[in-house]
Amino acid sequence: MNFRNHVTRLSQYKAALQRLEKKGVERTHAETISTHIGIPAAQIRKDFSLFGIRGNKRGGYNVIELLEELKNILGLNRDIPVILVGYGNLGKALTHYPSFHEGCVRIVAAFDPGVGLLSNQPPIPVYPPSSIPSFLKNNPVKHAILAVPNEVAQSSFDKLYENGVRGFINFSTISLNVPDDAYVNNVDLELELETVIFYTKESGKNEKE
Amino acid sequence: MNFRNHVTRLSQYKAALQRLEKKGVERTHAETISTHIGIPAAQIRKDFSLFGIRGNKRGGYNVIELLEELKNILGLNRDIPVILVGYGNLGKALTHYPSFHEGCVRIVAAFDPGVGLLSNQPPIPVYPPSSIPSFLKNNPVKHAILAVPNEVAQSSFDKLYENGVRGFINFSTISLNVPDDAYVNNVDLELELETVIFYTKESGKNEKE
DNA sequence: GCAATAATGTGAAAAATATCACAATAATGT
DNA sequence: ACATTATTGTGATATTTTTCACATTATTGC
Repeated sequence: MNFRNHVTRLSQYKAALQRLEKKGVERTHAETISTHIGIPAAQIRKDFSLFGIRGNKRGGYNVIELLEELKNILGLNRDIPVILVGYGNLGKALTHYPSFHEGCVRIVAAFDPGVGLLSNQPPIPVYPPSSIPSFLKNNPVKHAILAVPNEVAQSSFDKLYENGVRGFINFSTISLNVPDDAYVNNVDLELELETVIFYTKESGKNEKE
Repeated sequence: MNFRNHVTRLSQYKAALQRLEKKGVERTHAETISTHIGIPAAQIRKDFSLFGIRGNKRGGYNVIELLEELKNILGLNRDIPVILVGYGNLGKALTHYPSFHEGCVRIVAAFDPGVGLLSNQPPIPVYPPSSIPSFLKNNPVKHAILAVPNEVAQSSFDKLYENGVRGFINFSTISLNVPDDAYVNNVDLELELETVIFYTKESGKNEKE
């Protein structure tokens, strides 16, 4: 059991719940969440059951409580500092990504060799990569977003790992060599796009079901 | 059978093969690919088998031929024009994404209401969203990258769909209402990051296996 | 040419994941 | 207070996906 699918779904539930909360909704049901995000109600209940989330027989779930429980399970019940390694176009885009301003995830600093060349004032401090070790000594950040070119992805990873970072999003397209106690989530945009291309290759052929 | 996992893996195989080709390697084996990308050799052979890819008993696969077959299956044996809707930070980052310059995928144009405000010369033509219909009439592009704010995601999608676009990558975080003959691949970076946070919540607890 | 070997290709088994269906029960209405 | 109803929670079932294991066969070496 690696929970991968479960965690992805919990995170989707959380997002849906946050939207409900924003609208001021107080109670909700598996069936309602289902119609919002397209995951079967039975699946939702099963997931809740697995993680010990209980609702009310005939009465569903209290939105705020449920949200709290989901956040606890996901580890989002406190601020999560994250560093950004590679402050190129993608890196810059991520510092402006709206979700990272609303939720509890905070990009606290970026590291890039071209630090001197920045024209505009960046929204977060940007340091040269050489200062990663000292930064991490003073700020024990456990998560990093790797948005560097393929050529330096492994060495960047290694340096971060050595200095205590254990959770990574990797936007490079090489497969990193990763110790057992670290976790890397690879996000490969080319691969995502190619999936789309497959399904729309010849209209009418590769139906979704 | 929706092939989702299969297609993702085929795309990974393709990427691995391209790297081998670049190195000048002529033949390869399931076992070799396996060590490169961390997918079991049996899985690789099973996938090949399902899509009718044949190798040589004792002799593995010819790199160039295999690559050709994978590209055919994925629909990547010709140039694929893609439009970018939303030319904010993320959109700009995507136009510079290296894979989209090496492969057969081409971002041919972007659409953004702030078209007049661009300071630097963009690497692709940028038009106002109002010109989407006329553009698509002259250029029958079937794929789009949706990198717009949540509020306009559904309306942007609808306009594109009406004008013939059928394959989408959606970077917004709302779940779109999608007709059966379109395919949307949602890429939610917050969700990806939250997955990482779960696995590194308390070191030693949520082991990967 | 023959034996040894290396790798494929796949049916069968196992494991993981999702769905069903319904008993249990809390809230509501009368 | 009692009957009705809506919705949960979960064991059982079905489906999907992955892994195993080995018979098959092309290549190499002798």
